[in-house]
Amino acid sequence: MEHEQDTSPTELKIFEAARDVFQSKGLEGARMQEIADKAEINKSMLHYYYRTKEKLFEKVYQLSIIKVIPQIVSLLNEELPLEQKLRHFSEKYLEIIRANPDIPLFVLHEMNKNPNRIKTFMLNEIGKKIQPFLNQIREERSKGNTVDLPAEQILVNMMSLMVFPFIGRPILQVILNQDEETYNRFLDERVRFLPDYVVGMVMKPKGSDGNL
Amino acid sequence: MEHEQDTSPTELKIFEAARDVFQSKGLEGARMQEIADKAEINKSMLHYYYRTKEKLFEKVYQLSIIKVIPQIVSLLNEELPLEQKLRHFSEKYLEIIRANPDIPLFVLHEMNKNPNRIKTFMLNEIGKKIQPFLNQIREERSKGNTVDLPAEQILVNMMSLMVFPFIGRPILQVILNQDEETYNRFLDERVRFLPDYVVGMVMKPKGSDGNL
DNA sequence: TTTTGTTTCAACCATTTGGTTAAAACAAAA
DNA sequence: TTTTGTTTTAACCAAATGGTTGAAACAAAA
Repeated sequence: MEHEQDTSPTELKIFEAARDVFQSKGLEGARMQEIADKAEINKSMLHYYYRTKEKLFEKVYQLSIIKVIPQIVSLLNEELPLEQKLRHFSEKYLEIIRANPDIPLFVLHEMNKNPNRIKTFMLNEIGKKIQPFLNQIREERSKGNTVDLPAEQILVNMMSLMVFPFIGRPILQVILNQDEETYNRFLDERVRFLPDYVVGMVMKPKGSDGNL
Repeated sequence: MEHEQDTSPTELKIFEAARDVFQSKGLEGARMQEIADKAEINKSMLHYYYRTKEKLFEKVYQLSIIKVIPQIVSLLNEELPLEQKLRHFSEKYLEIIRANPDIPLFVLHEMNKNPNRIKTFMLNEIGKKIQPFLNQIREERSKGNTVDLPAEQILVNMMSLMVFPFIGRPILQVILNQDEETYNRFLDERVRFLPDYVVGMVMKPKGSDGNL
């Protein structure tokens, strides 16, 4: 019998349960018992496979980040003219977030509590990888092809429009007085129009001076 | 001697310490001992003034919400033409968030964990109060004065651009490779240009068909 | 000064929670 | 069938944490 069977079905069930619970309750809000119940196994199985809560959490946390950040960053390093890159970036970014809507708020809360945790396994890597993209924007801006804002502000504008509706869902649903299904349709609509909208927001149409 | 001396300085110190700790660690992440230490009082004082952790948290949570939401909603109910209202809204909104940068992430995390908590003390009130504003947008949109998007999407666009840079600070600082001070300047810059930017994003300049 | 009510604290308690252990059930090979 | 290693479990443990208590310090009034 193998010692490492890749991952046993039990281990996988535990991980998935842990992911769900940690992402909705956070590290301290999560109870090992709750994870065990959700995975339909005995509590001591958690420790058999993952030793400690901390280690189990760390795995969930790192995989959550890895599932989102590198994908997004890599979108910015393709060899494409700015306008096409922006559209492509927006479409893929929205796909990724839509498939993992709980990750951003989870990661932000945990980073906010403990900014050092992430530094242990990534850091400057990300910061450096987006420089070429920022430079591309700066270049186009200097030619008058984009809205007249610093590249960083443009990037944050785009990210804001795409992520916040997912992160802010709990409060936005209250403010807009929408039930789950209505808000899902709201997000669907958003995913549809945003890529074009983002491009239009960044690129200045030729022969126009834009309206900002 | 009075029984209710408004609030004693000790009680205030406790509340402020609790606010800081709860807002950065969340309900479950916060330790009563840590709150006591930060307030420079003995732990049993917490219970003397607030009975339980739950009650202390509830006060912090409710006051956090009350400090932000009603202010913002009321901005949308002033009697002003749309363009002026948008500018005024953006300016004030940014002021409020800048003065309370930790509240949004805190409230969102707690709402996400327990959406019922808020329902006990507000709910439809907010949803109803913004209807007039949404209608005002719809009216202007039908006259072709705004960008061609549903009113809800426009509102969410505005909120996204303003709040996310504060909520997303931990990750944005990593992505942009900025230290605290640089990011503060980044936010300053943002607060300066956003009101005009938001107005330009929503209102279609007369005699133009916009670029979306 | 005495009294009376408030504010503060050190020591203690009960519960929760992460974590351990030893044995039983199980499956695969010999 | 016996053996051997793995998977699962119930019962238990120690530490952390929210919460209590009774007495001391203090301040204001009598």
